[in-house]
Amino acid sequence: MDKSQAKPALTRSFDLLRALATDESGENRLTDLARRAGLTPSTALRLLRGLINEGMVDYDEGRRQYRLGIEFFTLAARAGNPGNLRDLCRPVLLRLSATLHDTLFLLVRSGFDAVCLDRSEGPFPIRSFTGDIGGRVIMGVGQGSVAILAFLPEAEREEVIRFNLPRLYDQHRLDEVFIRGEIAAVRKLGYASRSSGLLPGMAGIAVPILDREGQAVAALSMGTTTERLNGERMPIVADILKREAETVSRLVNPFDPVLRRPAASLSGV
Amino acid sequence: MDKSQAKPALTRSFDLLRALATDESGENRLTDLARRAGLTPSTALRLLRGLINEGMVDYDEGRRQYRLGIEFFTLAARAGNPGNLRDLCRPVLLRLSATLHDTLFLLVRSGFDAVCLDRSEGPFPIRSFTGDIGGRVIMGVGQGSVAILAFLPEAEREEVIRFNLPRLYDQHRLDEVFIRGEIAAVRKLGYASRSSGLLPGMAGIAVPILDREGQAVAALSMGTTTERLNGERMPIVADILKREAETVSRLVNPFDPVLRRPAASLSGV
DNA sequence: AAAGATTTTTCTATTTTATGGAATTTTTAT
DNA sequence: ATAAAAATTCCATAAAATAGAAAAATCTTT
Repeated sequence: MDKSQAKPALTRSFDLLRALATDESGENRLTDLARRAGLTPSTALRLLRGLINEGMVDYDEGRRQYRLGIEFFTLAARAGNPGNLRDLCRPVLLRLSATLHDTLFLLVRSGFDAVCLDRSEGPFPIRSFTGDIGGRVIMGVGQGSVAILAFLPEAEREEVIRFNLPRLYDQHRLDEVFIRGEIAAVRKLGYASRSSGLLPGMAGIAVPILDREGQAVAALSMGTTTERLNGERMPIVADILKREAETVSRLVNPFDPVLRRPAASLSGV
Repeated sequence: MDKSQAKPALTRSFDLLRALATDESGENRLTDLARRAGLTPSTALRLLRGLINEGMVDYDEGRRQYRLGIEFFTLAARAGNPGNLRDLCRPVLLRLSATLHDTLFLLVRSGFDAVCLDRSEGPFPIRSFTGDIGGRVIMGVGQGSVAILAFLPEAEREEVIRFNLPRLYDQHRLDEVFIRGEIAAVRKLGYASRSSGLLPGMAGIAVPILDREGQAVAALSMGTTTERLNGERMPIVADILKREAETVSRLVNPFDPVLRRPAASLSGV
């Protein structure tokens, strides 16, 4: 007879933060948040005050609206994470979007999804699954996530595929044959590309960023329109992206502290 | 004899996150974090595992290093974005830095400071108080924060001035007469500018972004060198910035949900 | 402007979780 | 191989979190 609805305060606090982060209604009053996070109002209030104390949540007394605090943003933006992928890739993204005249994305894996860590806009408006920074996409959808998936260690890759197959089919009508075909193609070419993607008129090309074990930790991805990515341009862009991805790979923990050998490379793939 | 060392788990968890975010040593093993966050190893371990479950912290088993997780950055990317200001201003910043050939900043107020929400680099290297994204500056220092300060409601403005005067003097040798003079000038002109700033050789110009009550919520700021911002160019740039700021103002919650009237404007200031 | 409805906040007895130190295992350094 | 350090488990006790009731504040409607 365990009616334990008990969850540690930490979990519930992050439920609240996520409720704030994923909000699309613009309604973030106490009751809204309590409902969306599955808490009683009194519990939600106490936790929110704790979060406000930590600077993670701001409260607009006038309109009675809670929102994620600037402190949170500051903390992350200033995170002097050496080997921080986003900082390492920022100049690469800027340079590539300037020279290629297209939009560049940096994607990393997060569980069974890929998350957009950064993007740099080109002059042409595009649509993408990844969307803005922080945007998520199921691994298997879009060139970027496929590039990562293809270069995951086999056991992990299989786990991701098995978990994602139902939602890949439900949400995108992608089946196992298609996914495995894509992965095989990416592993052969060293890059992911489809001029006829799931978004009409949109095309993209992506390469993995590998860690020192040769496993994908992220992907460098370019999004553009179908007519801007013809058969002629594709291998050229692929080469440029590969080269940049290798540069980044070498910068991510340049030497393994144990093995003392340089990072893995995609050369010859 | 209250030796109460008790602190809620939430606080301690954020102590750990801050320890991770502000780390400069690159040493983030359990003991390091426990020491820096002021926790016992067993407490730190339990909390870190909770944070890992939430995706806020990643653990590299091989090297026994903790680091901030993707969820943390995902949440942070959604934070500090009142009214979607950052997203709304991103294209404006890109456009302006391209056409003006200078570096653009988006600043918002955070308590008694201003925080850099975004920036877009121009071709000329500049120095600024704001520094990088996430950087802070005392309200009253630099054109951007003064632009916000000048268009705060009077009571709030006075509160900020009173609080900040000691540190403005301690850190920057700015006294009350100077600050009040600046504010008066900004309110008269509608923009903040100093060709001879506190940073030798650096100049800047900033305009407030107003909410529907006519109160500053943010500032659009251009940073450049003294020789690039002469008396001739200044009013031109000011006009361009003002126009962009008004566009943004109108987009930030275009209609008040209660009053149903458009956002305030700086026209005629 | 008053009454009703909703939301926010306070309070508290009870349940649940968090705590740090001791003991144990694992890893690292010598 | 041995010692030292770090990571992890365990647990009795202390502390914090919980939900509900009730009060206060706020918003709605007339």
